[in-house]
Amino acid sequence: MSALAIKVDGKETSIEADSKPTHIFAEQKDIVVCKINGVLRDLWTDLKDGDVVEGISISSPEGLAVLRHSTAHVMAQAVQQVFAQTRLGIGPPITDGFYYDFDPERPFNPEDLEKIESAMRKIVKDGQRFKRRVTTETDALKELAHEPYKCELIGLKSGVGDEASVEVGGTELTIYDNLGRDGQPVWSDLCRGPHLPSTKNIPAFKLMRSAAAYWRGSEKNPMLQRIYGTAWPSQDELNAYLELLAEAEKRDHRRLGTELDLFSFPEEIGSGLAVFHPKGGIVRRAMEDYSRIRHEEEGYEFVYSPHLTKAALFQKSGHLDWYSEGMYPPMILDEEHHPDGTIKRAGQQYYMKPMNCPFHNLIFQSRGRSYRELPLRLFEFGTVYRYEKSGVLHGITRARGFTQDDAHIYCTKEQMPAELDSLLTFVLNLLRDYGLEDFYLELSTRNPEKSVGEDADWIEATEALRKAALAQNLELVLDEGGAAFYGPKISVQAKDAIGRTWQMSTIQVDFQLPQRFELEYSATDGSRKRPVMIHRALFGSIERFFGVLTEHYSGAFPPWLAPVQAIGIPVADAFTDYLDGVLKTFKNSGIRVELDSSDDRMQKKIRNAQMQKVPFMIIAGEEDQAAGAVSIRYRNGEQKNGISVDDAIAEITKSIKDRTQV
RNA sequence: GCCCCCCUAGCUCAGUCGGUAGAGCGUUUCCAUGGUAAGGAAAAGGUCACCGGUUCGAUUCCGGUGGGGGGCUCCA
Repeated sequence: MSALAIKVDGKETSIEADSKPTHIFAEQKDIVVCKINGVLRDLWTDLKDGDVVEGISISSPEGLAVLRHSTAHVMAQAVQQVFAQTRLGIGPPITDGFYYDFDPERPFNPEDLEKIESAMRKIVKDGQRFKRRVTTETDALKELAHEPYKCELIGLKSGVGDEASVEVGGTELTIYDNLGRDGQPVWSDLCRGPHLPSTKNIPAFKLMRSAAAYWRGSEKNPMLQRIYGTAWPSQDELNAYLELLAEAEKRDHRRLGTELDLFSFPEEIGSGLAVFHPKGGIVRRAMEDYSRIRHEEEGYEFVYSPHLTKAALFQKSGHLDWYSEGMYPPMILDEEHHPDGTIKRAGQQYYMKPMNCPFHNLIFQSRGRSYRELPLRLFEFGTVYRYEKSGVLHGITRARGFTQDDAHIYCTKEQMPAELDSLLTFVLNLLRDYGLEDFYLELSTRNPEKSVGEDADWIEATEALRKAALAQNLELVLDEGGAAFYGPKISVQAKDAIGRTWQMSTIQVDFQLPQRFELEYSATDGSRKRPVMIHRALFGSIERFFGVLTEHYSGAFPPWLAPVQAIGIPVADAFTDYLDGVLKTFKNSGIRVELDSSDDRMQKKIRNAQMQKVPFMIIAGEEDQAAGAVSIRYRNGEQKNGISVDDAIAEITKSIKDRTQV
């Protein structure tokens, strides 16, 4: 047999004709898949003269995806071992893991997952080789006749979406056989691949949970049972991932909301409707107050509007046509009846408001407007009510009643670019003031299928948004066709302290409402012109932002937001009066302070303050009293002794004023 | 809305293979006066989410309602 001349990781090499990548990379244990001429392939792939081969490490993004995809396969094999009558859906890799959808005889429960997991461990231990086999549509349909979902995918092959593409994407139809020790197939699955060389290349995995999912993502389709799992190149990395999840759970705003006495969702009120307790109220008010001040400085004017309106307003705005499903049903008022029960006077329908913009439009319209008034920036903390489907509610971040920090800006077309630019800067700087640092921007463009307005207007507005976004020197992600029907938008995505991204602010141009409301202003030449309208929510919802900040800070708010900024802890009862006097001066300086005069021991008081995540503990004992001083203990356990009362106040008020974290 | 799981004291959870319940923390009172993350003791506190059914008997089994969780779909 002749040798083949190929290039491996950039170096010209010569190999035996029947050598495969798995032999080439035999010494590199982390290479689990490769690229041949730029295409991701199995390590068992045949090579030919002139091929350019590149080893892919299990730790690279592509290697991880293959690891997880293969682990999904092992899971499917295990499921069919344990529950023979289970039909297979799809099983792609996802961020940090994988899932596989099944149609089982009955839904899985937690004990089933344990059984499946141990069956998986056996398969991994077995070291089954993943063997690729090219087939034809006819053969595949025959072979997989007992797998109706797979057959459906084969039928769809011509027009596959991205999720199904791991099953049947690519130019060839392939089946992967898992070969047992004797080289005979023990299990097969329709799949595009590529896969790890063998199941023993799966170093660490864990099944996470089972859930339901609609087949091919449509609620019109049957519901399948999905099992989520995760897989990593090492046990350590798996453990680190599980620790991150545990950390996220500790930070969960729903848990912290209870622990720190911030808010609750009394059953009596109803799903998705929160009450804020005094401590949560302080945080919220601090958030709102600062926002008000900054908006005032930026030229916003404050307005108020009612929570209820007659149907006509939302007919005019179009919300009843498009979003009535998301609105609380109407209440009928002022209906009068004849004695026989028939209607004498028809009632009026009133709706809870799901949005503030129609009201702001009415304010704009309340009198004639001149170009001299523009840009007119109307701001409101407007509480809205949306009848969210019960399954989507999530603590305070997805609720049925919430308060938007909502602003609508009316400006001329000429003013729009500058307005968008300064708006985006304002928004980002304000988010930074609240402690978020890491952002990227997303530009959502027109979906021609469902949108209104002139092409030229869309292009102009989209370009103005793009220009404003680029000026920020942040990563800009394009969301092609993702805009709402009435105009393009920019959304600000923020990363929190443990790296999760949250969609925060949105800035949205609206071509629809000014027209529907026939908004006009008098231009310089006396003609009537239609203003451009910009929707802008910074927090989106105060409640949601509250939840995000709670998780970002893990409940340890910076002093300016902390419900209790300083707590007094006397070393012994004898110093309570002294400390009480000191704290009065703290209070007079505007510091939110409490005195722990309970009969707990001081060690216990420190523990309590620590668990309540109070930024400053003000401790006083004999030495402090004698010196007219206090000791400050911080959340990180550090302490400064013998600080004069004035210095202590200065330090605390400075951290509040500067909005720094301590 | 759909699928699965859950609901026991203020909180976190045990428990009852059907005979009306328990811990820790918290709360109250008493003792202890203590220099850096839980001092000690006692007491109070529960229609076992709610409504039906089965049963001699239901917190436990079954059905429904409400609420919560994990996903899917959705998020103007």
